[in-house]
Amino acid sequence: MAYAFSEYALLFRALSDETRIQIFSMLDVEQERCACDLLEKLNITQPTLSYHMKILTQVELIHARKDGAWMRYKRNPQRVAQLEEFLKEVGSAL
Amino acid sequence: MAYAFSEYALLFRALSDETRIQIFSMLDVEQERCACDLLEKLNITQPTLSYHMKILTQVELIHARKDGAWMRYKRNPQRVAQLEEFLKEVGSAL
DNA sequence: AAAGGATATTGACAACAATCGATATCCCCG
DNA sequence: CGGGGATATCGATTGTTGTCAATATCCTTT
Repeated sequence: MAYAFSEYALLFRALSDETRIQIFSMLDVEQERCACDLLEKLNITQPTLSYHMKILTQVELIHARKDGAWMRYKRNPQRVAQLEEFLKEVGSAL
Repeated sequence: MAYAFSEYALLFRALSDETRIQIFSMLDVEQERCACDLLEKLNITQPTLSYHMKILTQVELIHARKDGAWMRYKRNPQRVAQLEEFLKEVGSAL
């Protein structure tokens, strides 16, 4: 196992909220998407979106880039791969 | 996507606690392990273990079997595979 | 039937999470 | 430099989580 349990716990926790999973699945690896765009599709207020984006960004499941007044987001495939690997390791007789 | 976001949220939530990840990784797919054994290795009380096992069992990440006075647990590889698949789907340009 | 071991449930509590309205900050454009 | 749009932060509130001690339940063995 490359990382500590506590690190995986944080990653899984970031995905343990329905809204965040939805956000996460709306993002792409290549094509960036701005917060305003996400906000339109989701039934939450702007502060709540900002809160969720912070959580996803902090654990680096997504990448955030400031572009003038806008924030642009995309998925971080490395983190997803890390989770997959963890599940694979645990999934086979560890 | 085979299942709803809310279902994945519950699965990830079950793995969002360090103790539960530890428990999960202590279990095997084939070889069962009893609660008393887990309790010995973990720094928690018996009710707390029971609480965590319930959460893991409810989302079917593990399989629980009553064997006389003992509870025997093993991992459910199907659920792990389901999570892997989700991450794979999301990880590639969905 | 009673004793004792293994697990589950209950009740209480402190810590944390998700949400919102209000407000602050930051950035562009005129 | 001032107005307005985009995002962040703050403060408050409500609901959820993890933990334990105490107790209940269930099972085995005598």
